[in-house]
Amino acid sequence: MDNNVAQLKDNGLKVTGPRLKILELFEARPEQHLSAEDVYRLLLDENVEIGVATIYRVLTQFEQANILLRHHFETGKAVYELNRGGHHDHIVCIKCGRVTEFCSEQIEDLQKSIAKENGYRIVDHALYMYGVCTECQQFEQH
Amino acid sequence: MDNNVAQLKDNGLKVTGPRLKILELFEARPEQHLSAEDVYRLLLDENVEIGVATIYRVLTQFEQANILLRHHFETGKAVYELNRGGHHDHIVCIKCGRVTEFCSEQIEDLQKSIAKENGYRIVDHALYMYGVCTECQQFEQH
DNA sequence: GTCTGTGCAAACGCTTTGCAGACGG
DNA sequence: CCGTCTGCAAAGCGTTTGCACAGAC
Repeated sequence: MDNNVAQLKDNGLKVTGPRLKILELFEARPEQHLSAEDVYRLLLDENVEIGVATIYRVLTQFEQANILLRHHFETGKAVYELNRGGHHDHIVCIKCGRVTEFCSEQIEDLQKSIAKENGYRIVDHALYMYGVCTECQQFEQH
Repeated sequence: MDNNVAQLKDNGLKVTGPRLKILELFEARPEQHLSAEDVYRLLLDENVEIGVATIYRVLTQFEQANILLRHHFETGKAVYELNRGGHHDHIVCIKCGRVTEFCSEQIEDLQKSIAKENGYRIVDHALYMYGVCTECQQFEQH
């Protein structure tokens, strides 16, 4: 847990209650993708009230420090996840919101060569698929 | 041009000035990606003033009618492009905003099999790459 | 003690909506 | 003429910001 303290200090961030709480929140759910509102609510559940402004500020700082990754799914709101190294892409269930991660070296390589062909130096990329997961398909009418 | 009239009628939309103007605007720039604000400004340049509310409504209707495609690049604002059939993906220049389109059957196929492996029925997908285009690279300092 | 971090509320940018009047079929 | 479409302004939503106070070091 002191790891977290070091991670903050390394990034020139003072070690404060809100920052630790938010960091712990993400580490407790390493696979989850949380919006600012999700963070606010989850902290409330633990009887920790942190102003939304602070949450937005901390999330932005964590993204800049590469502690978190930010995504914009088509929902209109930004979601964050813990940066566990290793790039991956996402499949989002449009019914239940479940997010499945995957990584395809082949796709990555194809992307690189396409970018090269078009003369771009790529700094970032995002591949999102939207669909219905196994579970939700069972509740669909035919 | 009467094609446009038919296209509107086919979708149960009355043929009105604003709708025709907006449709013509996109057809005059078939490769361009325009935000609601872009549409507003471009029409103003032609001395056509259409309220922003109407623009948003028309763009939404056109998207539902499959006349336009909507994208959310990381800029925070939605952009629309003419639906010319044939799926393609995008590379966006983070310096100048230029959008380059590409299509890779191989990537599409890989996506399909990944979705299948994970039990998803895919309804949509988006692949965006962000980088610096050839031209903008020339103005970078080393 | 100094300088950064926080909370609040107000402002923000993009988008949507309610309503009264205009217009297409 | 009826039903849809439009413009305006107000509201909506997620996010950002200004400011005074609190807290880390």
